[in-house]
Amino acid sequence: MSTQNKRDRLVESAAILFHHNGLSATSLADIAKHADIPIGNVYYYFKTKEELALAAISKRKEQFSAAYRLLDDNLPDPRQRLIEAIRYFDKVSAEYTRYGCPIGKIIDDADTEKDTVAQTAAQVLGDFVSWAQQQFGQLGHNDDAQTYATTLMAGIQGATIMAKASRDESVIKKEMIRLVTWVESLPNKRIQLGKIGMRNVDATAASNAA
Amino acid sequence: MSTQNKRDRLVESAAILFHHNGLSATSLADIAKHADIPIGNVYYYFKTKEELALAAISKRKEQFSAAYRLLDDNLPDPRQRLIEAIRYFDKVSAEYTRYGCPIGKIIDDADTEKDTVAQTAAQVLGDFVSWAQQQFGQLGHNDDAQTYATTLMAGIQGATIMAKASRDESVIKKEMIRLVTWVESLPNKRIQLGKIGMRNVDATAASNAA
DNA sequence: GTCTATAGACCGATAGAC
DNA sequence: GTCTATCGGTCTATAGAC
Repeated sequence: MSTQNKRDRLVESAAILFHHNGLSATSLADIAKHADIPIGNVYYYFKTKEELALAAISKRKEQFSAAYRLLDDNLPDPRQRLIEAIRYFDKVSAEYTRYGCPIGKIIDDADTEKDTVAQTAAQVLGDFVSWAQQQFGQLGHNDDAQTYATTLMAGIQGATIMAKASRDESVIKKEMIRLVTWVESLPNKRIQLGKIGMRNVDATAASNAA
Repeated sequence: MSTQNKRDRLVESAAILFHHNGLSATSLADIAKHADIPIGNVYYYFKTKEELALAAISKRKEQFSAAYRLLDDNLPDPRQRLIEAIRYFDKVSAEYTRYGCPIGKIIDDADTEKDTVAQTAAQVLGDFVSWAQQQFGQLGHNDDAQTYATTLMAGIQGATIMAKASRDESVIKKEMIRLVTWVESLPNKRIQLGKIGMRNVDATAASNAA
């Protein structure tokens, strides 16, 4: 088994256990056992627990970014992209009801003003907001794009907590339907390309995303 | 200093530290130090850490219940009661942005299927939902009352996480304005007492709350 | 009732043999 | 690179003097 494999296994086990049991409640011994690697060996790959946690959360960050790229590349309609993103959380509703959102959990658990792990987790939510903002912008809602994007992610996070509290995944399913309905109800205020013969109306929406 | 005073101080210190630093990250030594009580003495009042945590979260539960009673007794309009409840979270936006919601944090942190502390925290959210459901019911939205109440609490929880992630309390303030606007926009579908000469239309809404 | 001292388990992290 | 053994520290919880 290669060195890279063991490192990857450690990161994956850490990500799972942090999600299921929380950051501070998960020990390095737990992670090593889950990855089937002797505890002392962990420190060959990561100098501290924080470093391993950072690698775990960074991996999640990249996975989400890859998902946004996939949506952007395969769906031409920004509205449809948003709806598919919402449907993702519907798909993982059982897992989120049981364990909470892996990102929201870390943000809730740690100090976002000092802890670099929590700050990286916060970036994951920030990435979603930036991406969603871009989609709302492309629907012509330039002024409200950031507010809408934040409301959307807040709706997902809030639904997860309510579902976990009541141990009822239908809470997430109902809230995701509500959010999809909301996104569907938004008018497309964007100037249509064909109708006025412009090629770069997207530029406004794109510059609005940073 | 009386025995009851020391017990109360321990519970209050525990509630504060659990909110600020999290349940599993707060040690009994931290709590004892904050309450200015020797560590060994803690076990005279509480047999285990869980027992102290349960007392702390139960106290919060009662404080919130008292607040609902205060709203019910002083505001005749259920819509106004809901708006005042939302405004509470606007008032504590700075604290929630920094430390998260004291209830949501515990639910996120612990296993709601096994941990009795997390289950009590879940009851606090359940109490809010029941109370809000009653208000929506009294506005005549009997069929949607529970869904509306859950969406409202989810909006508050989600806004808190987004605010903590971005370290920007204006996120909570904006989302609370959105929720107030939403509550204000709901029509009053309730049959008016004076107009049809009935005295007990409330009964339907009240039975809907359980 | 109050407090000191400490047991016993577990934590993150390190040293060093192989 | 890999793993065992273990250190020093902190945790919950207890024993027992006052």
